[in-house]
Amino acid sequence: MPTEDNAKTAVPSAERPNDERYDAQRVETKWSERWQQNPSLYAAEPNSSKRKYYVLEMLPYPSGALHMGHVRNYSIGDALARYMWMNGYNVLHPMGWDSFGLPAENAAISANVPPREWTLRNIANMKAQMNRLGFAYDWAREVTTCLPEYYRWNQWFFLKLFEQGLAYRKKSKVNWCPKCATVLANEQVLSNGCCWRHEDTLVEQRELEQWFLRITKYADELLRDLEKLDGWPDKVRTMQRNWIGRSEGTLVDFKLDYAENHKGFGPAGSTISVFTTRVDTIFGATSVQLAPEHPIVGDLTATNADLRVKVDQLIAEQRKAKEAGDIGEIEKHGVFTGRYAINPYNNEKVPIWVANYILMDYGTGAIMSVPAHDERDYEFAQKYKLEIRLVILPISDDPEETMTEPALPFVSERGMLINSGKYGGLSCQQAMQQMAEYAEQKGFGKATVTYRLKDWGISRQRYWGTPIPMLYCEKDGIVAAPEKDLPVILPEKVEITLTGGSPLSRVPEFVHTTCPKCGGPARRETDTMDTFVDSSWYFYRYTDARNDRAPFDSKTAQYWFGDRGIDQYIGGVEHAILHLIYSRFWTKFMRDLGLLTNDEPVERLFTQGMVIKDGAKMSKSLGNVVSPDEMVARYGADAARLYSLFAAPPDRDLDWQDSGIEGIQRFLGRVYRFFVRNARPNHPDWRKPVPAELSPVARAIQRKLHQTIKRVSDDFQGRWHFNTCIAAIMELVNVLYGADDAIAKKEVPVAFVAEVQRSLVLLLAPFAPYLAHELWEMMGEQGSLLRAPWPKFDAALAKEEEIEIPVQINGKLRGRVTVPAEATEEFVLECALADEKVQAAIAGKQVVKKIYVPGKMVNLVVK
RNA sequence: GCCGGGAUGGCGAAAUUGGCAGACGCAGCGGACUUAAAAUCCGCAGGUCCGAAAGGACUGUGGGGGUUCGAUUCCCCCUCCCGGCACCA
Repeated sequence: MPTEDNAKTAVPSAERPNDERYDAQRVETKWSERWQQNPSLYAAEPNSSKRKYYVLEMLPYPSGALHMGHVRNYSIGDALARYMWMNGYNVLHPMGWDSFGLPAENAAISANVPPREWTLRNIANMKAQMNRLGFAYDWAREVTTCLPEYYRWNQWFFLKLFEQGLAYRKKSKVNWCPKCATVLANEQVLSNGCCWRHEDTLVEQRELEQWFLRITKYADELLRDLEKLDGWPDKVRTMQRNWIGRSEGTLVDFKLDYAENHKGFGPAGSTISVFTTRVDTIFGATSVQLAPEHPIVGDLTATNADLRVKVDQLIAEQRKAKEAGDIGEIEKHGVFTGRYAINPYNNEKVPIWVANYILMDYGTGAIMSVPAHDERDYEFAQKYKLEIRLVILPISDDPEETMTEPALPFVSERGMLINSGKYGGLSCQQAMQQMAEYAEQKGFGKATVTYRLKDWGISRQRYWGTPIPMLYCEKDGIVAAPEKDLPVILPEKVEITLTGGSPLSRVPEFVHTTCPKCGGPARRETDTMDTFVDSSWYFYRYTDARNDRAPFDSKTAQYWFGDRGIDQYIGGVEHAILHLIYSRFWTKFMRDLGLLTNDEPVERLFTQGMVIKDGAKMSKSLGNVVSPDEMVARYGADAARLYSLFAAPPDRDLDWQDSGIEGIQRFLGRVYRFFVRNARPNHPDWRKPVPAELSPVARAIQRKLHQTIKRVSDDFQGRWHFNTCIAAIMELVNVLYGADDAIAKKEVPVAFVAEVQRSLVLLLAPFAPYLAHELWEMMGEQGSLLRAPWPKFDAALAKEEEIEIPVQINGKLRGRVTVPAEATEEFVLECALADEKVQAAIAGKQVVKKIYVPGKMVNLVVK
């Protein structure tokens, strides 16, 4: 029988600490080992009797070691997973490795380690780090994208895409990064024209044969379905909307004018196709402007060396502006070609110019220039003294402005057409519609939609990626590898260099094969896939990770994805376009294959802020990198995790301060010491029900406890401000410390102390699992903490009995009164007016208005 | 240029619906314990001014204006910082 006075006897003697100090290293390694020996702890299987919850953090690239951004990301996801477990959900919480990619090749070159070995070693290290940090992952579902068990399904999907005509080969101008020595997708080129991995290296344009995926087939749906994604940050939706860049307009063919002189102008009947969103202004078109790289400019300059020089100058200007990242501010230059085109609406001849502000990669690379109704055209026309012809008059709420000559350029669509032949008098909207219909009737144009989004170029001239399962046969041309031959294994013995094209092309036993159609000799495709293919569907693989007959079982995937996808996805905003648009595309494609029923992969997306130090992004060159290993060694995993949640709300950037994590370490020690002193599982009252009547001290603790339960629970349901959750738990602990004497003097019943401690451990469990488990055990609790029910909020117990009401006079705080929580307005006002300080402040004045905000405050207006 | 987000003590931040600005933590100061230190526990703390003190006055959420009994919160104008997009026709 333990004596009540010696709390330490409650601690099992084998585990008894030397003193009250919390030894995080000892406790954390103990639990970490236990958890690793019991991998089924976090296992999840489809279970129709429970509500499912799929929480996912973006899988890391195994670069070698975790950084603080990872720790923050996974701490958020792990807290949520644990909270959902405690709330009785069937939780899926997996982790994997986005393990193909260029750094492995660089390591092979600089350290002479094979990419596979380097990668697997990094994975082992990072997995150990994750286990030390105590993240609750179901490792039985681990996905490693560089292994054939995974990438064979990339190949399988590629074959399906090819069958459906969604994968195709095309020679085109592509982005080439000289440092990566490979082609990049448009999404991987930064807005300043540099490579996403080499932010100082300008991407070159090369003409190459490449494999493309027809993401544009889904452009409209990708845009439309953004509306459904109300669980995504607006920022990300806006970025995707911009990226897709849908624009409705009209294509209009301008015939080249041959009456003049058609020499060197291509075949007779040639036209210049122009894209415009404002066909209603076409009677005001006074020139046609071509991008300097427009193919017809090539024809033109073939016989005009002088013009060629000038056009080359324009190309150089464009390139330079792109390099400097200010293509928007380039000074407009152009050159008249000496030729004319014919406006099909009025058969007018308009001069053809080449201009540096026309981009070849948008629309058709040619525009009609309407100076009166477009700012850029206006600027250009003024500079080169081109005709400016007004064809729209404004319609405005202000009668003064309506139908009077506007300031130029007048770009609004609220207008009426003039000087526009039979369209005169129509509104802009009417005219756009009728003019597009007319063009279609006469066969010189049509209404159309253009996108900024281009098809996804996935060929990479690199080694460490998924081989593209295609063959080239002299007789049969492009042939798909047969499904039964998958996976096309990536050979291991390869000489890796960053020059000389695809490393695989130098492996004869890989390249030379036989054509499955004719049996003759064939060459394999030696490019590999963009690694964004791997991450486009990996989260489906988690649902059925060991399946060797299919990428995953549809029924299983449907259980976990439901109709709306992953319940909560958490990661950095840097993937807002790349990964998150590819994933959406892949989901729609898989749905159309019949593998899925959901249209979107992710129901709710959370983008956490960056971890910075001293106001700057952590980087080796700045020397401000904080290593998770060091933090864990110095303060423990719980402290590192708790601090990464406490220092800032998760959606904001977090400025790392070592002194801050020290404070968290102190807090954890404080909680621990409270339990060392007050956990007495062998006390006869420990498991008795809490008495209904409590002393005022105990009642105050109870009130605070229930207020804390509410604050923490509400945040998990809603806004995720874990920093304030943790602050609330700290307040509760401060209240407990304040009641220390009362507890020692037994003014607080032991049964109630037990309940408070149990609740406190449960509240702490999502954020600091190690300490929580240790305390749970100290309290003699048997069941798994992970499945222990989340504490229930009781509004009656949280309610204050007395409240303090501030009294303002003319909006300035002048006194306070304490009243019962249910006090009536009359009573509160009476108390307020009776208050000494208030009396003094209103002496000799007249109270003209009394305002009482129930439970909040009193304001007296005096004169 | 356009679209987002932001600016609050010495620092990270809080204030959830227009109602006590600065919770919680860091750093700081004071006290207790200690031979001493560390650790721990308790307390103080936006600024300026008055007061020996208790206490009091004024002021304060990037700047200026407005609405309101009352504004960090709503409206208008402006400055700066971060992110995205950008001659997109």
